[in-house]
Amino acid sequence: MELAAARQKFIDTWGRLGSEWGINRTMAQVHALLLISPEPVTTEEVMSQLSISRGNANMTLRDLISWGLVEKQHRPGERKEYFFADKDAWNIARQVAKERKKRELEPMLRVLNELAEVKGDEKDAHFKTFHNSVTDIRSLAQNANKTIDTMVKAEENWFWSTFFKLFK
Amino acid sequence: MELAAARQKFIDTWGRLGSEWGINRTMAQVHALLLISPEPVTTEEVMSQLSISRGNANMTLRDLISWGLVEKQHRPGERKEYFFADKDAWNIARQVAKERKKRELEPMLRVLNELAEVKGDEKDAHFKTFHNSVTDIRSLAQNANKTIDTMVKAEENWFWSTFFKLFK
DNA sequence: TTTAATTTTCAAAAAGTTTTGAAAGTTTAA
DNA sequence: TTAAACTTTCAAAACTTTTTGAAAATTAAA
Repeated sequence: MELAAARQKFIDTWGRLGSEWGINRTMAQVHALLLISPEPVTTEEVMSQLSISRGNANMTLRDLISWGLVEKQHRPGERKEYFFADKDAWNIARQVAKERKKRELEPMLRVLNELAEVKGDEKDAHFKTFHNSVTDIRSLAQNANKTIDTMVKAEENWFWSTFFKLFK
Repeated sequence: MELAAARQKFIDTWGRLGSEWGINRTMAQVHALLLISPEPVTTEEVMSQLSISRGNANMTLRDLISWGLVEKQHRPGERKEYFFADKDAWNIARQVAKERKKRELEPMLRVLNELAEVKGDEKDAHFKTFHNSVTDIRSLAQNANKTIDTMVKAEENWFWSTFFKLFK
């Protein structure tokens, strides 16, 4: 395979993966493009390389920035903004885990805590099943939360850095 | 909060969570309903409790079965089918991880392996960046794969069962 | 200042996904 | 067999999400 075809396949695959995981396809594709671009890239280049509109490119790049996956670069004497992505896979995974924890896991835990407080008739099978399922899922969610904390803080941590970098 | 309202909130929350994670909302809601139902439930009950059509209920239940999250129950002398879900959160998490590995991670690894093989000019910055990103992401994906294998096989394994059940 | 380059916004259009419901198919009891 | 009870299918409709593109806003250099 030629490099050009391979780059395209990488962009497509990353895009498909994103949409399977609740991330919009274009956002994942723009991220993929930045991951394989040696130099920071302008909005124009994103637009032309992925054949998307200016509005789309702009919004997507801002989203990626809000996810902490992409940064802007200023160049003196130039009005244009350049964008680049952190290319370290482990940093990317950590950043995504951190954001999803904040955006999804924590709000869900708040709901589960509230639902676990609901009182009812201990003899009612509906109540018992509800309460058991809610508290059981909550304990799993709490563990996931702690695990992600560990992972996020694992900058120099022996366990994770060894564990995840073992086979690099 | 009353049990009825709490049940509804649980169903809604689980449904929202599903759609944030690339699982269709109704499928997650049906799963939630089964999680808090003490007895197996019929298609009719799913339809009326969630106000969805027969077609939708049928397809969704079949999807849940194909994900290994729900099972059918036959009752002698009855034509109707009853459905129930495994209610253990850890089993659910394992099952979802296992399916997503098979459906998404493994196909992605095949693409990454192919792309990591692409040869090019070692002095070309585009080639170098491409190759580094692909191999780096591949090693992360391989680790995720191994981690999920461990997790799936961890039926009686001390590490995971301790780790995830510690705070139950 | 002014102006031209660039970014941002957002309503409308396009694309994608999910749901419906009626008809076709299947199964089982009698 | 037959027929009633139930399940499955799928094209069309409803709904949701994403994308476009032109206009408005902003910025920095001159």
